[in-house]
Amino acid sequence: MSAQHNVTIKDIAKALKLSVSTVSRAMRDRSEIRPETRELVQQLAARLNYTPNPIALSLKEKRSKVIGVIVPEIANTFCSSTIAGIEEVAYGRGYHVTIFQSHETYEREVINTRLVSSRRMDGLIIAMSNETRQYGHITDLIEKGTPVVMFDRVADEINSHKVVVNDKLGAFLATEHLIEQGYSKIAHLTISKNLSITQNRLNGFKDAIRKHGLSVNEDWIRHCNFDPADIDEAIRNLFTGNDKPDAIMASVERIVMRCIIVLKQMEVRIPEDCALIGFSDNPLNEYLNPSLSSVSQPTLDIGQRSAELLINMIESKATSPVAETIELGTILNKRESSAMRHR
Amino acid sequence: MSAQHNVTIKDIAKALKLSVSTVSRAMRDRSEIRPETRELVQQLAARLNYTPNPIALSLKEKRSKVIGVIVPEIANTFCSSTIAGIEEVAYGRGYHVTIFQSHETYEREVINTRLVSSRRMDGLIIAMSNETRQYGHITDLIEKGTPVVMFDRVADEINSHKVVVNDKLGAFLATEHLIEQGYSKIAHLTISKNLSITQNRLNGFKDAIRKHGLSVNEDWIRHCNFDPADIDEAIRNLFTGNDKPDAIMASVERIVMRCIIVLKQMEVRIPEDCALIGFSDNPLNEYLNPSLSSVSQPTLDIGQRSAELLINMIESKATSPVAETIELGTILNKRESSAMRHR
DNA sequence: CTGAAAGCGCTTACAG
DNA sequence: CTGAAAGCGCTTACAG
Repeated sequence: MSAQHNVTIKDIAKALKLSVSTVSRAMRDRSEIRPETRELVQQLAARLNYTPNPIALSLKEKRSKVIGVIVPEIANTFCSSTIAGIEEVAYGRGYHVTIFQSHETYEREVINTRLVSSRRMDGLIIAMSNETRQYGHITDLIEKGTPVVMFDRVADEINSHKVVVNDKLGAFLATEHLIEQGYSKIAHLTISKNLSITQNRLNGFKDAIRKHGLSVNEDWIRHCNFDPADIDEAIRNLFTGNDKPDAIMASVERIVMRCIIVLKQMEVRIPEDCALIGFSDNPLNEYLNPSLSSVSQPTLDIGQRSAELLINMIESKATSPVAETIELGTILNKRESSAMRHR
Repeated sequence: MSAQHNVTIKDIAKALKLSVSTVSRAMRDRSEIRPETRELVQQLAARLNYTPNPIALSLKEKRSKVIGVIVPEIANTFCSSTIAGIEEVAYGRGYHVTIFQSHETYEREVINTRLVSSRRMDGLIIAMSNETRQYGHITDLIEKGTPVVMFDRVADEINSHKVVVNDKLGAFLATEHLIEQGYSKIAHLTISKNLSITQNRLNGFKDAIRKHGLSVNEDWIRHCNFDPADIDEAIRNLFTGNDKPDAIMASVERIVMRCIIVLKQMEVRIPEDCALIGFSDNPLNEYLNPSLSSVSQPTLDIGQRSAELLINMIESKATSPVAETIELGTILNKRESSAMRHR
């Protein structure tokens, strides 16, 4: 009841005229302890609302029961929903989650990764930032023995567990859908070249184009950074020349959203003048004007599987488990923004 | 470099043939230390990538530098954006943030609150769940000396710092806007009666109705819980009798979204058959079909101010500072869903 | 069955 | 200016 003081094992020991060792053992149901003593201790502990100090435990056992999560931006639907999945599993297994945002910068990502280490977190779940090209900060962590799981934006160079979706197939099907709807001049707006998802989605895109006997126009493949101005410029540039695309396939939610905004500003009608589809998990997609076709990802699953992999690693003594990659499926949602072309 | 072992002050002491006390003091720039010793220690520490173990520090100083945040649902735009604000301030001041979700249940909220305490977090920022009617878990925490700041869903009964928006005025202006647009049969869908925001928004709603000489129809004021089925039923019930509303003012994002969905299912056109406005911060509101009028809140600010209040409390020795309530403004966004009625 | 001791990594009042 | 000691709260190998 006295402010600022949590009851400790010592308080209980004193009250019961026992040693702290005995109290500790009684609390942990050690077999050596006499049943009466155990009862006595546990009852007083319950009465005093005793909870063991996790900080002391962490110090002793050299583990914090905290896992770090680094995502580009928490306010992004994909991220917040993935985090929800991570938290569900983590809390269920007695871990807490600390979330960091890289804000799509390499610098923040490195700082955050170091914090995971200096804060002695037990493991890291990360989706790389758009800017990241070197992975020293991650490999350092792994070499120090900290388990790492990557999801979504993973790095091929790193030998860790990974949770991804079938990006190539998802992009292929989305692109093929546009073609089947009558669009043939399809642009692809995407993010940094060196991210795994960029390459995979781009390959799926190209495969679909080629499969249907169309040719890939490299001018219509644009890599943007995460500055909205940069994305907007890329979109506008698509429409400056004589040869304009009649559809856009966007590789991430952020770009899809800018497309909606900029096409509206340019008075390019969706889908009449230009169809639109993209990877996007916003539950409101269905209610946009026009409703937005999208490739959606099993975000909750991605988070849950990532957390499971990570915690399994943390709790197994295996020094170097074989890296495992879990690939989950995507869903193609066909809506108005990619409606059949009529000319 | 050896796996699993972080370098400690002891390692440095041994390497330099100094005592740990000296190393500790050298690292903390204590004035007593000889400059040469300080240099020696700090250089070796830098070379070995020494970072002080925050867990040991926490144990010693009886503070964890972690603050807990309990929100109903992280995937909700309002929450994730508020959290972004909290994190920004917290990290800047050397704190980490652990996020908990109550999933709108009293039970989870209590569990989470106890975790904040048993995990020895330095403070709590909370928006109450829809179910919460008793506040014992919160007052217990406060009595134990843990600083608490409430935001959005605050409880009048609790004497703590609070960060809210001008809910009453926001609701008043939104309702008045509907009236000015020609709507006169306005329903109000809201959440649990015992939440502060519910009362304030309801009062603003009623004031506007009365100010314009209309009368409040209590049948059109419905309190929902957070089960989508319950919300859907409340919406449907509005349209069963002969006397149907011609506009809905919804008090929270979740309800606004269900309105969009259910009205569409019922083939009630927005705004022709029924206008819609609500408190909602989704950046996509503008691009919905029809675009959604809304009262938006300064979410980032709410988070920042909450974190500042909390950390100031944590770091001041003041045992019981005078509780302060910060009230921020809202913005009324007039869009198609509340377009002028023409009949 | 119970206790005293050592130790997790750190800080600081107390000696020297 | 530096070191030995105590202590934060806990656990466990070692005695008894």
